[in-house]
Amino acid sequence: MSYDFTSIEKKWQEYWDLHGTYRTSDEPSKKKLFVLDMFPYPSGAGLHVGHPEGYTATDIFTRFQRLNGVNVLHPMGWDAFGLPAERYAMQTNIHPSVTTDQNISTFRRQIKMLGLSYDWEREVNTTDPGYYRWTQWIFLQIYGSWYDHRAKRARPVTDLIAEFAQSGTSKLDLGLYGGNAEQRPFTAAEWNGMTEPQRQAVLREFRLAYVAEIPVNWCEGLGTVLANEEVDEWVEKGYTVERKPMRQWMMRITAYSERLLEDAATLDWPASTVEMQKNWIGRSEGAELDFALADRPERLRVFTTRPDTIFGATYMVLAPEHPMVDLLTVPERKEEVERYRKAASLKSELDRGIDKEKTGVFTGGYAVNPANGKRIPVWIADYVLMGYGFGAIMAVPAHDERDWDFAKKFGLEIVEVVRSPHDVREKVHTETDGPCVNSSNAEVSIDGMTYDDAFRTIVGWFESKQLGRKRVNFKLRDWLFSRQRYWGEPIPIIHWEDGTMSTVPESELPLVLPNLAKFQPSGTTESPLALAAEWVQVTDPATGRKGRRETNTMPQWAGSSWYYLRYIDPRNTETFCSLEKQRYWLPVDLYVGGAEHAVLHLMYARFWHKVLFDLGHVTTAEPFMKLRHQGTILGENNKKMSKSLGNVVNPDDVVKEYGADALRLFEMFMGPLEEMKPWSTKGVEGVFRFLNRVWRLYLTEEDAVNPVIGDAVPSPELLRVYHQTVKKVTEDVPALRFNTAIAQMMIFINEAYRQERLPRSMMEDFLIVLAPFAPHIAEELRSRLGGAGSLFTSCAWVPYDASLTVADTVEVVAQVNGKIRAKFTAPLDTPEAELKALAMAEPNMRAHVDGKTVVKEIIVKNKLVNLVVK
RNA sequence: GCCGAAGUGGUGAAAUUGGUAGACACGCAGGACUCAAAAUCCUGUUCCCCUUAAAGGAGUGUCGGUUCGAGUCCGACCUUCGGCACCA
Repeated sequence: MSYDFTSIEKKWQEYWDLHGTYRTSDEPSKKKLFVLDMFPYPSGAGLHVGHPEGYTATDIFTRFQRLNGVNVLHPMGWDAFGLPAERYAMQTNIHPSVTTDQNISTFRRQIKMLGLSYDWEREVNTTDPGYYRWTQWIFLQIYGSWYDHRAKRARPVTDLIAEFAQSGTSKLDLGLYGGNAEQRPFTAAEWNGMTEPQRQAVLREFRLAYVAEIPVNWCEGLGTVLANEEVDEWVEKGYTVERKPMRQWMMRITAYSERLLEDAATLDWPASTVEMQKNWIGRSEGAELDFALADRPERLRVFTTRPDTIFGATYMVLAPEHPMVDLLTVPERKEEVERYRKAASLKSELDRGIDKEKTGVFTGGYAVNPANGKRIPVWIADYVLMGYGFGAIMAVPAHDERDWDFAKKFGLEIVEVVRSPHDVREKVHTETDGPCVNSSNAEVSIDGMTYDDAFRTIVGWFESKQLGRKRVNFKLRDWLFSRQRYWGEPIPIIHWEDGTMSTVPESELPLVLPNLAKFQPSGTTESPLALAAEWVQVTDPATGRKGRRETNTMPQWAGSSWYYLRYIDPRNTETFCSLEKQRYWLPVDLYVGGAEHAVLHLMYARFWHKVLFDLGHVTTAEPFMKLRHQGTILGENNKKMSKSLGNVVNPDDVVKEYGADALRLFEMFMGPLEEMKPWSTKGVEGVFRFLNRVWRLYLTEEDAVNPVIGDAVPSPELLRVYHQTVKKVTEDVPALRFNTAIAQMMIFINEAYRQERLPRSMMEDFLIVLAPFAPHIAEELRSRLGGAGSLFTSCAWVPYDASLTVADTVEVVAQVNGKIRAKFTAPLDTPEAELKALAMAEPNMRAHVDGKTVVKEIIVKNKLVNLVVK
């Protein structure tokens, strides 16, 4: 019979399911590996061929490791909250959980159809209340924490409250808290005298999860805010997105900037991904400096990386949203300033970036350059961003490109303070290599110094006057955590009528989503949850006071920020993941997923993990030790697969036509895992032919074992190729080089076809080598040869003998002046002198050497003879 | 503009430490089997010159360098892809 992949694959998938072949248990005595795939969002479209790429890679790796006796945790689950299901519900009023469950069923069926060796008993689903109970619990842990910069870790807010009651803020560096408006200091007595709402307002500036009024991307049509990276997609679909200040939940990921950056260096991740995270965090060393205002007592704080150019600061610029704008604006400029602020507020930071032409208006106010005492004008301009530093800069037009452009446009003074090779009024000079000039006052001089000395000297001078200090700043912003959506985890917070808020008690978790009949946006800026009146309204049973539940929900990133932990202990109802199990399974040893998650998902998950680590809830500082991305699979026409281009390949069709083993094999044979590569139907046919060749090598048309296979001594060639094959696969699989491993297996099969006799034991062992790649056909052929049970539970990976991988003769190259003139065969390890003699015996070598002088001989054993002649 | 990765036959690719460039596939060409086709099997297949073979020449994005020898190391540049984009 021919290779009937459909029934074979069905048979073995049922067998594995029935026998729990891939069930994993905790076995602390055994070596463990945690092999993780990025879990999918179960969309209505089903699996596409991009999914099986990463999944197959980890599956081969997993099966290989298991055959080598390693206890492998390899689970799968669903990142199932998300906008598509909710949008569908808006149109149909079908509850998103219904569509979500349907989509999950499709995905599960498709994934099982590929013969992937997941332990399905550990399946997780972010929309399951039993799961999101713990997502909410983690939120409460984060809400209940603050970052202690002295200890460089998160601690419970209760510790902070105790500290305030005892010593107020005296032991804290308040410059590191409170964002742009620095937290005001207070004493223990003042704290103890505060009302509860006052205390909550103070604590808000410290908590790792907090509410803030910030400008967000509001999409009226969708009735929700959008993350920056989501905006383009919806604008393209015709929705309008506006900037709007709204009350939002934030996560203080910025507290972890330094640690996220430092620890990234310890990870075995693609260099480009680590680099992206570095850039995203954007660490820069500089100084914070206070400028006095000319006619007022207040001070204006700026961040600069070029304190060495302070003497050249000829004006200042505030972000339009800066809180001191009103104070600085003189009455006659009020109107113009207001108009500019209004216009700027409607533009997103994205829009501001697009138009590089500088704009801005003068406030009429002045500050004083602390270095030279000069009155300098204060402007507002949207090239200064409120979200970075202090939202204000000292402008040094001679040595900063942006300031130069601005000064040129508005006719502001440009003063050279770092020696430049040209007139700085003609061209900006941003290099730091020249000496400082025009940079001295009665107390300090940095003239003649270059950057490092000038930096140290001037910052020291500021420090001595208590007007500034060294400071590290980060580009990273806090994480906008709330969405005005129904289909997400409810945030377990209650807002009371007295203005305070409290958390939903742990014992009441999960706080389950109410059932809605309609899923339309609320019509206000609140989520559809606001329409569930009974759910929203709460009364404190103890005091009778009334409150409203938080109606915002969490973003899709929430559930995916910790799912890998739940796999370790998926059914635990006492805790999200027991420490004991973590100690065995953490960290994730291999994580494979798309590069599109290089920053966001991987940064958020690292952040949550670190908070949980600080609080003692997880056992490692980092979640994912080794990360690899699978490359994008393009359509046959070398373009990104998309419905509109009609080049989408459906795994169902491929499996139907060629089988799962062929699909798996082809996805791995296309090229290196991480590379982008185009789909090729011809390529699938190629590996399908290979599987057929394997089948026919083992079995005759009549379904009997091929009579060629029996008691036989292998030929030297076959023996060598066999050991080469086992060696290559054994080395390539852990390194995730599947394409070359498959090529080597093809070489073995080609060699086997040349043989008149094939040793049975060798042919049995080859099936074990093939099994991680094409598990169904391997199981079937093994059972046809008389093997009982499953290969994966009955067999161990096969050894190879390195000494048998080399032939006893080698082909040696004879070169003259580096050019190949002849090739000859010589016994392995022929001495160099003999190699030379053999080379010289080649007629064509004589032709190139005779009559010339040999000036140098290079002889590399088993490789080449190279004669340099003149 | 800045940061990162990559450029090898007609195509996907291989060559892990500087040592036979193009393994393994796809495609194509020729042949065997067949009444025929499909499937299968065999042979060939980097390019140029040549009737063929031998021999020769060129060749891993471009130009240059180091070396007996460079896809691999160094320098400059070009192209493609990914990311960031007024971050003071």
